[in-house]
Amino acid sequence: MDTLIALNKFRKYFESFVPLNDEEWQALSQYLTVDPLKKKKFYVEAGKVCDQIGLVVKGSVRYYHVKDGEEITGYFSFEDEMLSSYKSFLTRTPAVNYIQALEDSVIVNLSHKNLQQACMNELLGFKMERFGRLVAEHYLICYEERVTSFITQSPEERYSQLLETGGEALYRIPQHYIANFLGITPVSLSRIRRRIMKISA
Amino acid sequence: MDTLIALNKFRKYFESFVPLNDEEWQALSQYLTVDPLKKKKFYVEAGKVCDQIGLVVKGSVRYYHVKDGEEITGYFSFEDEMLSSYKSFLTRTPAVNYIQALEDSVIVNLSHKNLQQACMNELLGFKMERFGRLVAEHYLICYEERVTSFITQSPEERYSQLLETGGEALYRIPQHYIANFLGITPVSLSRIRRRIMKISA
DNA sequence: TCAAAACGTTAACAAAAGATAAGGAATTGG
DNA sequence: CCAATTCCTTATCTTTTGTTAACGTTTTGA
Repeated sequence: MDTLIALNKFRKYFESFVPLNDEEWQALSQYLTVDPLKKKKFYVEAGKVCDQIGLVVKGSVRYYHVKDGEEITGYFSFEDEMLSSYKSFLTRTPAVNYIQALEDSVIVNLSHKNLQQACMNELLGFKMERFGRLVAEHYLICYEERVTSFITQSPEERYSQLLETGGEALYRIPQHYIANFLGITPVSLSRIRRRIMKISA
Repeated sequence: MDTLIALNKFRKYFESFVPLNDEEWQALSQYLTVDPLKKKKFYVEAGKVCDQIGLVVKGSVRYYHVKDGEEITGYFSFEDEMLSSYKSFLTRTPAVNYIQALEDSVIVNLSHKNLQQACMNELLGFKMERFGRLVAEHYLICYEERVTSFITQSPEERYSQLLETGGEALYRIPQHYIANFLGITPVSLSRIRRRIMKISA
């Protein structure tokens, strides 16, 4: 993907939170890099500090933990979504999870160092700060809703809701990743799917 | 509780994220109110917009949803923790949960309107913005870890970990609230407790 | 102070989910 | 292009969890 198109996608995403004039964008774009992430390559690996935050401008990634030698998928990021191991990035501690490309992807990256510099930049500081707040709030709300779903809904209800809210991307993801995402086993998800099929049939 | 003591607690909390000089604090404190919240009184009710964000300076509160006529406890806030229905507060939409005082409490409140004014205040704007970002990031990390625990751990593991990390406050909270918090039934938690007792005995 | 309500535990049974294995379809990667 | 792997489903069996109800204790509130 063309670097300029990628950067413009980042600008559009940024501006959905905080508007920028051309001068500000010019300054901000200096801090960004556009990097390809080939399928199966890692954006983050457990044990290493996640040193950047990025926007998926093409493709998709999968977040997963490894427990007892098993991969457990926790989340996904698709086009026009941010990606990072937030805790690792924010606290400068080793990540506890992996982030891996599900397909050939392109990421617009902002390294920790560059973010700090952008925040100290006269012209940008305030807007970077606000962007950071709004993005954090956005994902805070996402997580809040996810926790609520774990507490108030059965696995079957969670899956039904996912079918309603999740886009077509859902159909490109292996079922066992979705099962992990819902907090159940693949076998259990398969049973739920059969039950739902019978009802709607 | 004395108003000044309460306000100083808020200052201390704020400064654990962003330092303030006396002049800035003087400005900020104008936007705050100190309100008692008697046991069983509501800080937020489902269906109403949560119009403020607060810091618990004394006491504790419980977050809960009502589903099929049943109360399901999702979270708690204790002394020196923030409280709000974040989604409702941030998006100005009706809350989907209740927040109720577990004991006679005192809250230092910042209304949505006052927060906006503080953000537009020359002297404070930047620091408010940063405080907002850091608090959002802090709770983002909390939620991230909670979601991870739902996906990677069994209810028994979640409870064991809660025993390790949760403070003495744990022993003041009814078991069935904790069961909800863990995403299981009170009966199931009781069985887990017996199993753990046997092991450690 | 005292009756009512709330709590935690336990038991018995039902329902759901996990574990394991097998089989066929789809995908992958050389 | 084809062998190897991954994937989804299904079946069986085990374990865990949910449901309901009962009982004694503690707490609450009038």
